[in-house]
Amino acid sequence: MEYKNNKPIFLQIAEHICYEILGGIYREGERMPSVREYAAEAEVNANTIVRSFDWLSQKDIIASRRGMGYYVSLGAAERIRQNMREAFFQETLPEFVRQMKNLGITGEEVEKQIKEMNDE
Amino acid sequence: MEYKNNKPIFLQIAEHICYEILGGIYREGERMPSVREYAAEAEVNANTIVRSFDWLSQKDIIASRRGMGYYVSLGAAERIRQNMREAFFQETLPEFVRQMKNLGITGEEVEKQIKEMNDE
Amino acid sequence: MEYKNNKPIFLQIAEHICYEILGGIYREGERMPSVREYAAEAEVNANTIVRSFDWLSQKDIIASRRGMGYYVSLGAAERIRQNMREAFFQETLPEFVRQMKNLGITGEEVEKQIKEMNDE
Amino acid sequence: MEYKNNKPIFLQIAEHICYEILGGIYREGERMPSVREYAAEAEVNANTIVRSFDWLSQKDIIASRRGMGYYVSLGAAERIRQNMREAFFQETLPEFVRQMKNLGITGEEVEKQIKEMNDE
DNA sequence: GTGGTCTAGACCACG
DNA sequence: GTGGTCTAGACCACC
Repeated sequence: MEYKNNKPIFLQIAEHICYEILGGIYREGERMPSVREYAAEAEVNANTIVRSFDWLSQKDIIASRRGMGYYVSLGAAERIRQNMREAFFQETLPEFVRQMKNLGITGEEVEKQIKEMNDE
Repeated sequence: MEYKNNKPIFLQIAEHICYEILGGIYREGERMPSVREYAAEAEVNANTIVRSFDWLSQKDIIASRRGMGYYVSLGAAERIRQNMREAFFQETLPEFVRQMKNLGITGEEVEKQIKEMNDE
Repeated sequence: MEYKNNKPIFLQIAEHICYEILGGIYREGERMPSVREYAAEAEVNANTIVRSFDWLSQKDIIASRRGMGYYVSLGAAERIRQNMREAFFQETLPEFVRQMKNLGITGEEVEKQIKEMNDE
Repeated sequence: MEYKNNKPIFLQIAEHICYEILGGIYREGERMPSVREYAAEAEVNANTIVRSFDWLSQKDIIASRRGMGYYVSLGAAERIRQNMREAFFQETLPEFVRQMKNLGITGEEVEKQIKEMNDE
């Protein structure tokens, strides 16, 4: 896994875990890999994983059971989907439109570009 | 001017200046406000403006003339437009599409949402 | 280390680091001393080192990894060598020749002088 | 006339005047253009010329006569030539050789490059 | 008056 | 502990 420099690694990992949950790699109610396992896999410091897990806990996506590790919460997938849709429509999309306006880019241009991306 | 917390102030200012150049507020070949003037206007420390100006200099958008201030470089507007369009099509757009796919959001939904945004 | 007065300290340090990389003191992929360590060693303010490192980053000679320090980029030594050779042949050498011509100094004189320098 | 950014303008102008004296444009004992004339010609602030003239005065290359302007000193050309030769052999040349060594550039390479420069 | 550099110190996010 | 940012203020060279 590679990390971008403009975003905290622990957030990138948290987001990645969300996609893993959405993709069924970790299922609701099941146990997550231990912090140290995940740290080894992600090739980062264990503290970084702690922060990722902590962040996910605050979002009710996973939950810790003392001494037993972290477990995927019930309803996690649906909650993730809701959060992401909300973020998309309230942040990503408005910013996207703002940039289009500022740069004078039309919807047609965007559609054309998307088609080209798909062709590659 | 208000500053967001997730991005360095000096970068937000630099970007803002780019938009001012695109908007014709500062024209090519003309002199920029002095560092201290701009610092007062933007309500930040002069060193912060120095950093913004320095960043813009490295992008060939403005250039300093010894003891006389900073001047907008020739071709700055076009260069800004190119840089921004490139960033839009190579970073923003692919990321936008990636999110749409991941969240199962269709083009129709996006269009509908944009119309609602315009109505407000 | 001693600093000349006609050139910013942060640039002298950056250049010095380049020579250290060329000399194998810092190798590609390896971690640089921390900003504070280097500041102590160079006996300057940490911010000055930040600027040197920042300058080197923009030249793709080193790169920062969040919270872990700066690392020498791959290909850094070769890139430095290229940059320096280019600067030598496109700036230093023409200026050198220009001065020779203006002062009526011949190649023989130069060679003779170099030999004397070596003898000392 | 164009000015480089890494050297004070007043020094560039002073040096330029030296070459003008060496080239016989201003002859020993003759009057220099007035500060304002020269400022207009060089397209810089008059104070800048004042500094250039002042610098040349300290080197005994020109001298002011109260209310009458600046005159080229007797022996100026010879003095300039001496100063420049000294600077060349004590500063430029050692620095040039130092760079050659650091970059592993041989005398043959330099000669070859000089020939190419002449061919253009 | 202009920018340029350096210092000092604080605070923050990150790992 | 790491870098990153911002502030504050000083001093300098230059125009």
